[in-house]
Amino acid sequence: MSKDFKRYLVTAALPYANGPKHIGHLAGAYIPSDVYVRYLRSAGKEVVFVCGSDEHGTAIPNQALKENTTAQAIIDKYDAQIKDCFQQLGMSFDIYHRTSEHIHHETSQEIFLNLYNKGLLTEEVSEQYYDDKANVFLADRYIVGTCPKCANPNAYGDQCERCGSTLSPRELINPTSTLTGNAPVLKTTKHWYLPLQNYEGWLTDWILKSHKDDWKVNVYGQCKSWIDAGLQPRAMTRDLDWGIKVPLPNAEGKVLYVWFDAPIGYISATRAFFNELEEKKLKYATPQRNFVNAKATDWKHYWQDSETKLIHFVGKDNIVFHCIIFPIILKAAGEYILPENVPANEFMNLEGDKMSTSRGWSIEMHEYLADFPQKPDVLRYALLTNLPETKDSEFTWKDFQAKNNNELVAIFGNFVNRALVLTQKYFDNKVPAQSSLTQIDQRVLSELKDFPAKIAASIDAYRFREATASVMDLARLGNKYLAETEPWKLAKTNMAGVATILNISLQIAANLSIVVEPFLPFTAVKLREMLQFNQLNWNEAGSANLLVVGHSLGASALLFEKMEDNVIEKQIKKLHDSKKEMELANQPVIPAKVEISFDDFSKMDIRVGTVLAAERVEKSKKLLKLQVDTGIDKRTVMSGIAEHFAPEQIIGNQVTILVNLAPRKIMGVESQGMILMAEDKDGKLRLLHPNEAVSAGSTIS
RNA sequence: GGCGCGGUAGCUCAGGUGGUUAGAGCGUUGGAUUCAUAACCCAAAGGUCGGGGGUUCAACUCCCCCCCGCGCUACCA
Repeated sequence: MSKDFKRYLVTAALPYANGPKHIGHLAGAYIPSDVYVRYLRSAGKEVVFVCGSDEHGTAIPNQALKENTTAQAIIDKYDAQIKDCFQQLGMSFDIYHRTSEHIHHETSQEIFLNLYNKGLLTEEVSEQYYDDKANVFLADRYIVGTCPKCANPNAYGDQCERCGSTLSPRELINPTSTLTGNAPVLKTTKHWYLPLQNYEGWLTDWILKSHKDDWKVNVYGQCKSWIDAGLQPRAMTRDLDWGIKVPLPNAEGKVLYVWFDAPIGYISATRAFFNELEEKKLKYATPQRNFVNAKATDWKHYWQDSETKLIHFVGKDNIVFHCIIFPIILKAAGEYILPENVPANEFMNLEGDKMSTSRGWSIEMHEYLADFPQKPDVLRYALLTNLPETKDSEFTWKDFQAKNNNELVAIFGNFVNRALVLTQKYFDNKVPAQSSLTQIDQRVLSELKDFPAKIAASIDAYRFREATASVMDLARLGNKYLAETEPWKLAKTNMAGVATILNISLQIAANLSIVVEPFLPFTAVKLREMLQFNQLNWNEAGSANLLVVGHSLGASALLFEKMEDNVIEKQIKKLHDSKKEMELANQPVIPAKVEISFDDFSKMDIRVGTVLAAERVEKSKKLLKLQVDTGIDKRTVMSGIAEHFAPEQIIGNQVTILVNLAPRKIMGVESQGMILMAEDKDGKLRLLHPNEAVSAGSTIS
């Protein structure tokens, strides 16, 4: 199972450059991948670590509209911001590339043509909505209209948020384009599809059989769910003017589907990396180790040699693309290796709620860095100790403070400080010599020896939380050792003993500087400076002779500082404030519908009715079956409100009912009319009733 | 409703293939200590392992049913 690989290629999910990224993204993919790669480098492995901005897709030009600028300006802005934050957080990419770069367009088109020429893509013509004022085909999300199921006038082309139905734009009544407010027209269009279903057998063998034991259960389970449900052909092209042109004749106005090109971005980035190394002109490349005599063609070793271990780090929302669609593309293209593992993390929640930039409930990378300058490692640590490795996890500011004060300051920083201060005090800041070893000394040295392998085993198994805890345990070992041996007391009687203790303590500190590096790289640098120790070789960690006797140490400084309550309270307040702000800003501005005549209106017979009975509908999560007294009659109405009201809650209530809507059968029951609801901005439904009770059947006009 | 992943100490989380008194960190309480950013070190308290059945000599760990959370999916005229 665990094959020994010659080299590693590690990818971190390409962040979508339509906005800032938050700490949930860091916890999902970036921090774990960086730890993994730094460890591999320290262990002397051949590794390339790639990432970059994902800059195509409909949402980019859309964000441009929102910010009243161009798509190019959007990607330039967010690419720069994200890249800068990653750099400040110590993400050690060998290259941070961009999918807008020419080489990526070339690579993507090459692979597309490869599939096309082999006849692996199918061509289909369909009718889709087109906005002839904006001259664009409309993505489902950008069409609104009346929901055919619940009559919600603001249903989206892919989904009605009131009743939750999955829709296609063609089902909407009175569709309008959200871009111009115009009614879109149907226009035929041709697209190229990847028949995913042809690969079901192969996926079953590759994932369900051969990776049953080494992939994480959450990842495996999701893949199984998709494969079992049966795969469908998926369009690999879109009608859009932003993206990578479809490299075929008569394909004007068509670009590659963003999820086709984005993962190929890993390949492009690798190619760009070796190109830049060969040309010795580094634009995007930031090589983190020595690449001797690198040639442009070396990228092939990383993508086409079975001795390379390819690992994709992603969040759980990306599993299907990295485990199903991209591998199918690679497999179909031929010559490429497949990911050995996709250790996807789940989501990180924040203070009891889902993280969301658009709802203002998040900690954005750039904001953290602005508020906590020089503290990237504190965030790395707080995230590492609470990564959502097996299930969704939770970040709280209080926990962040506790991790800083009780662990980084009190255990790690404190141990290092104690060892250094004692050495200054008793040995003029020079590493003293070991003499005869007591039992305690020997026990501590033997425990020290086991740490690197233990930490490495956790990292190899993608158990970064456990690995982080082990690093902290090494600092604990140091503290315990000092408490047990009490060199400050021994100094009165036995300086040789004190020398031994401090030598060993300093060796532990030197070891810490090596093993902590993948996790807290900035701390490692500071620590090495204090120790005047330059080595960073994992294979030598565990040794008790890292620092030679007589070696002069540098000036000591505090590695971490305590964080006061008011700092944390300020952040919590900021979080709640930004949520409120976004709630106001997000007030949906839904364009008024097309003008109607009074006659149109008066066709509707709306009345006040009284709910006589209500019951849940078997096998339905959303439906309630209501008996309503309309004044005219007592009738049955099916209503999709079960998730908002308990039956007993609405019995006896007066409601607004459209009585002359044509009856329809729902779940086998004839529904006669429709209950009208007000939908709050959070999606909650409220009954509409008169401010004072009126007799049943009162008309509304 | 179907499928997937979860529900373990106050909090955040670990617990391959079932087996002695269920673990860690933080928090709490008590003790010890003063080299250190009142930090460290030791100890204790604290859990009917979501609920109920079953298989087994033995289940947190396997099977069935139910409840709750999250995600996907369906019904929602």
